[in-house]
Amino acid sequence: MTATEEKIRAGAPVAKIELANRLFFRLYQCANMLHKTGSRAVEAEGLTTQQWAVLGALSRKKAEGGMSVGDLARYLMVSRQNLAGLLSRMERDGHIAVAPDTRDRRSRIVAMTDAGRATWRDLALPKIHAYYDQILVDFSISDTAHMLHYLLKILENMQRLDATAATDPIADDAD
Amino acid sequence: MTATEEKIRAGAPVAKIELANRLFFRLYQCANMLHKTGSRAVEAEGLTTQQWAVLGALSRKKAEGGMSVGDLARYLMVSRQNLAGLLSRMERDGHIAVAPDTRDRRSRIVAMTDAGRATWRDLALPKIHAYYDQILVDFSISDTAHMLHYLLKILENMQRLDATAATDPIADDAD
DNA sequence: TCTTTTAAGACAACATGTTGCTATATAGCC
DNA sequence: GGCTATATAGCAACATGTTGTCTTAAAAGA
Repeated sequence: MTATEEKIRAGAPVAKIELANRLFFRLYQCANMLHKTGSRAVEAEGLTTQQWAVLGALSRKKAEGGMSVGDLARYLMVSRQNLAGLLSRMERDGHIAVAPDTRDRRSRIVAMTDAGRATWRDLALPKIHAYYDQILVDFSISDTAHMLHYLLKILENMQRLDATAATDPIADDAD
Repeated sequence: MTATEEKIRAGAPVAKIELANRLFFRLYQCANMLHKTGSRAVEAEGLTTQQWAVLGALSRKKAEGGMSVGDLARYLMVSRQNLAGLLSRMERDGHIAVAPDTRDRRSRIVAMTDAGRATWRDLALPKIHAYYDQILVDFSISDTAHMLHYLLKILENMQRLDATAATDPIADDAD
């Protein structure tokens, strides 16, 4: 058995840790650059990467009647408290409207305004598609699909880890 | 020629835009979850995902003698101003030391303290390796290498876009 | 050498993210 | 119907990210 085979047979082969280390460092850099370059792509419309994500969520067919703040927070994977601040700025800028839910007085329904929809469709979307083209310039359809697949797997595993971490403290109380 | 072939021949095929849309949305979610689950992984050591990145950078062989604040900001792809705050908190917590550069009085040199190095090696690294294992549980070595390759390509394109955006305003002045 | 450019630090303003806490409204169980 | 658990909103504290502006120190060019 060669040294490499021995490493692969072991529980935590050095090569895999080294690869994982690079992967997460690049993912960290990518997160920083996404916020920076994404916000710059739509700054002329007074938007940011995060506000772009909100408008993208609300522009879906499924969200035509609006979304509750809680549902939107879960969809974007941010905290409700953070989303509240984001939404208040977007409401201030006239992109969205927040109205109390008539059926459930606890929650509020978020929807795009006509002005927000026009800004999104006519101004932001062309900029966003140009942004996609520039970042994915050397990606084939197959490359893009593969990258998407890997992101989904990582995301699933992060969500599972997040979910167990959220329930574990209760188990700790049982000690 | 089929409809699909026609789309692929066109400048911006619908399928690619749709894939790009999903990819960037998942990347956005991934960025949020990386900060959340990464910080949780090292919270017992008083660290965050960002501080983990700083210690990771300083623990490299190349950075044994410390790094200037500017070099560290470029390496992590964050702004100098942001890094300054991060470093002051890490200095307050005793993980790093910041000393003036004797050769260049403009800059300051950042290095790990002995305590920071011990925390990193003995406490943080085992947690981080366990984190890697949980997130990349169903990734083969090949999967990990492919994902890393895609991240690098996206990062290169983001950096190019960032660089041109930073120089374009000067061109605007020439108008 | 002196002037101009460049790089770094410091400070402010703002957007985005987290957790923790409290109050309130709905829903579910007895 | 009334307790209890759950979901939501609102507030505060803090960490992390951006840009812009000002000052100062080093480097580069006339």
